[in-house]
Amino acid sequence: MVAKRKRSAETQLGLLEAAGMVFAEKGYRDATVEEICRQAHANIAAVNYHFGSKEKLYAAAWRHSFAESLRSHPPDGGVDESAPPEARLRGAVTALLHRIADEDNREFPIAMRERTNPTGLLNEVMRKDLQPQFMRLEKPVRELLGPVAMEQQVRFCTMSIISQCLDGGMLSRASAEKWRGKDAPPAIEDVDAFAAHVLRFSVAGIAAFRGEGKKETRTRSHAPRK
Amino acid sequence: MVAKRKRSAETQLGLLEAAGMVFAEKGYRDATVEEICRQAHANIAAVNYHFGSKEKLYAAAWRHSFAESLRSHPPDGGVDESAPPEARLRGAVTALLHRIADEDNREFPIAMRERTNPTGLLNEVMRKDLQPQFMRLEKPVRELLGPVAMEQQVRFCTMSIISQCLDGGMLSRASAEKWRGKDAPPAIEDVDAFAAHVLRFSVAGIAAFRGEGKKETRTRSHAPRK
Amino acid sequence: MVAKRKRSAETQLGLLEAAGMVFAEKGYRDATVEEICRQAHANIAAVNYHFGSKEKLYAAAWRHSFAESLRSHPPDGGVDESAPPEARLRGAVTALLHRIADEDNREFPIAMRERTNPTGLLNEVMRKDLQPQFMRLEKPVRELLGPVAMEQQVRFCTMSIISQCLDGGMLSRASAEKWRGKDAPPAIEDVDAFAAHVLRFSVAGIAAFRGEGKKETRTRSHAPRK
Amino acid sequence: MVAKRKRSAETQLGLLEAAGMVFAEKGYRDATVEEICRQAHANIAAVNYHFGSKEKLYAAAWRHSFAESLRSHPPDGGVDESAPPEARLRGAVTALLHRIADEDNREFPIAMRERTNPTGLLNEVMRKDLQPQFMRLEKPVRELLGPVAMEQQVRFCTMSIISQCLDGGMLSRASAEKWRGKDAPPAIEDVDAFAAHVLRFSVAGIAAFRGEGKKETRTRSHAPRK
DNA sequence: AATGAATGAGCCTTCATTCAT
DNA sequence: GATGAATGAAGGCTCATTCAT
Repeated sequence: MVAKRKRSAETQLGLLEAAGMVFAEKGYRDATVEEICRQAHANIAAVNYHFGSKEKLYAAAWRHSFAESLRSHPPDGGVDESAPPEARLRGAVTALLHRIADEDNREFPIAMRERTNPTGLLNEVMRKDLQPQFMRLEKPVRELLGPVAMEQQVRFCTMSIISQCLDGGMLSRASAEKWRGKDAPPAIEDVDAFAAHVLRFSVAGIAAFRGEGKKETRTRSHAPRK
Repeated sequence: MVAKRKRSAETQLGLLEAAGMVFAEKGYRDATVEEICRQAHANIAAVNYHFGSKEKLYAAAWRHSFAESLRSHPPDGGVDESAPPEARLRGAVTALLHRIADEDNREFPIAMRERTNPTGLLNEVMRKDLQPQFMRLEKPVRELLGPVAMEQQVRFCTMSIISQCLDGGMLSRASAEKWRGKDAPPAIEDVDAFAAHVLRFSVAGIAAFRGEGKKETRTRSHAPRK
Repeated sequence: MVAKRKRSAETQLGLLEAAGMVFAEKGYRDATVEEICRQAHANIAAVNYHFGSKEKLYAAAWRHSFAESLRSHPPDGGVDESAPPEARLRGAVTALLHRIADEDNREFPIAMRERTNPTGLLNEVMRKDLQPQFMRLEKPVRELLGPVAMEQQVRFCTMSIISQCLDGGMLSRASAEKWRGKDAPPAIEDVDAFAAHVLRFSVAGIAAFRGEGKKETRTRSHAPRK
Repeated sequence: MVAKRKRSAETQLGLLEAAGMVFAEKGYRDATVEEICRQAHANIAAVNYHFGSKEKLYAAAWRHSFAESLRSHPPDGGVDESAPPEARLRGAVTALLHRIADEDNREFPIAMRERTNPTGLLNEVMRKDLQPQFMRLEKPVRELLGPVAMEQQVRFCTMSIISQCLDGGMLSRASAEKWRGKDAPPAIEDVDAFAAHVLRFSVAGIAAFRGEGKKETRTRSHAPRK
């Protein structure tokens, strides 16, 4: 009885991992239940038996991969919460980039596909799990911008950083050769070097907006006083 | 005779436009020949008659959309070639962002899908047509970095800019609501405001690297000194 | 006007020749109107315009090829009607085999296909044109068998000869390599040698039945003796 | 488990038999998967599920029919290996003709179609399975020709016999009425009578070549002695 | 008279899901 | 509980024929 339950759990895990790989490689539509089951050494009916449908397996597989990926790459990058904002930003960006560049990370390709090829099946779970991770970056950005920062500035600067990470991370993956060409030189060989670039570029970018924001108005209204 | 040729051209154009819309909305795999033909008020066999296959129509539709899109948004943004680098960068970034944000642009969604969900069918044509457009940014970036700039710096800075444009542009499109949520506030309401942000952010980012690069060169240029 | 009529006739002839080739090579089903028209440098609608349908073109093409083939290889093999039966048989067999082995003969492959893959479209015309050619052999065979020969003997012996010619002729054609293997040695290199074999084999075969037949006749002729 | 396997085997067998009938009657091209499945009381997808494709079913069906046919008509015709060559020839010819004339034999029509309408799909399997059956005739023919027989004589004589069997057998089948005409008298009513004819005709034909062959040279060199 | 565009019926195949053990 | 056979809807493509000029 217990053995059976264990075996069932093993099958489910195998399906999750296989699904992660196949969905990451082929996308939802081109992935076939048959291939997933084959890779998981499971029966063709196993997906529907254990997960109800291909759609549900898809969501479950993403959640599974995401959790695993976060575990492998703690999102603070090992930088303490109390460190100065730039250090925390460095930790977050480095962690994010390494997480993305990790070829074992099945979650990222799937999530990126959802942005351009949305199935809509992960909307809920991505908003709940993934969004907060991105929002982590907002805090140090806001601190770097200074207390007068407008919300839009914070948002835009954060977006600028995230965009660089997502896009750059994608280019660093082996799968990018599918459209960049098999013999194209890797766009990014050294993830750490690229992380350093993003950080320096972005810190300078943020600095360009520092001290200028909603309070400026107030400041200006004081200015005449001088 | 002439009338026939004209009618054929009209049918082909209709198919190209319909294909652009459907491929942009659904992606290659989920788009069906039947829907494209229906939208083009053409027979189900029209695609194979005029283009040979769904695959060939796909490539033709992208090329068509791309050309149309470039025509609507000249990639120099109206800035003269002789203007200072920052102005040319502004022109290019603004043009790119407006091109991307243009809801009539079917080319961008298709191209973005290719990056994450590569069919491989556009590789050749994208490398030939799209790549050069991105490379246009390299020149002003290099000038802003100064003569000692290392190639990697140029590449990384250009990538940073492009990433912001692509990702930001994507967020500004109505289709983004599919995964951001129907009631989510638009990430970017004003494309011009975002373009201004990207420009300021990036010019400052580039400036952070200025004058620092191939030190040998610099050293050598100083060497004659006394 | 006359020029037009001439051009029309040329197109029809071109279609007939092209159809002969394509039907001979691919069979009725696998031959496409499009390929025939292409080979004939004619419009895709030409078949239906000039012949009404693919089916009618098929029959017309066979008739055309058959007439041409008979013209190239007179069925008496140049042996005079008044020659002894064996000589006439030699003439007929040699002519038939050469006609069959002639790679320009499109009629034979088509006719052979009809025997195993009947479309039924040539039944009438084959019965009228082709059958009589085969029947030519019956006369010398009957003479060789002698006056007492039973009809079945005549038929069977004639069949034996025709079978050897048809089957052997088929093997001697280049197209036989399609199923015999590309590197298989040609089954029959020298048509004349094979013709000689068939003749000798068959004359001896016929001789085995000579003088033995309708016993009633023989009995009757003996009866008076008693 | 066992029940499932059995049911699968039954479905496959049904498909094989139905395919044999339909392919034999219509040929590969005109046979439709839909009709085969209908006749087998199977789903339209059954062919691809069990055999992978129409092509593979075709080959499997031929192999199946061939095996069944050989089982029904042992190719030695019940004549012992040690019997004199003429008896063995009689056994082989009779068996072959009965096998061919058997209206349940689906293999023969398919194989004959391949000779004139080659799909190429059976080349391999026919060369492996069918060829050897024909080659069985060579041995007694060679013995009848005597030790001095040239290879070409053996081949030609064997061909002559096979041609008579194949062609005659074809004429004896009901399907021949498709092109001979529905009201045409059967070309061959009595298979045994025809077999007797072929045998007598051919034995006499072979005898015409006996003792004349490669060794003839040697014989001739002795001749002057007389 | 002759053409080239267009049509629609039909075919093979794929695949997520269901059914019967 | 778990499996493997079976299903049916749907998709892309082919091709002889028709239509409009």
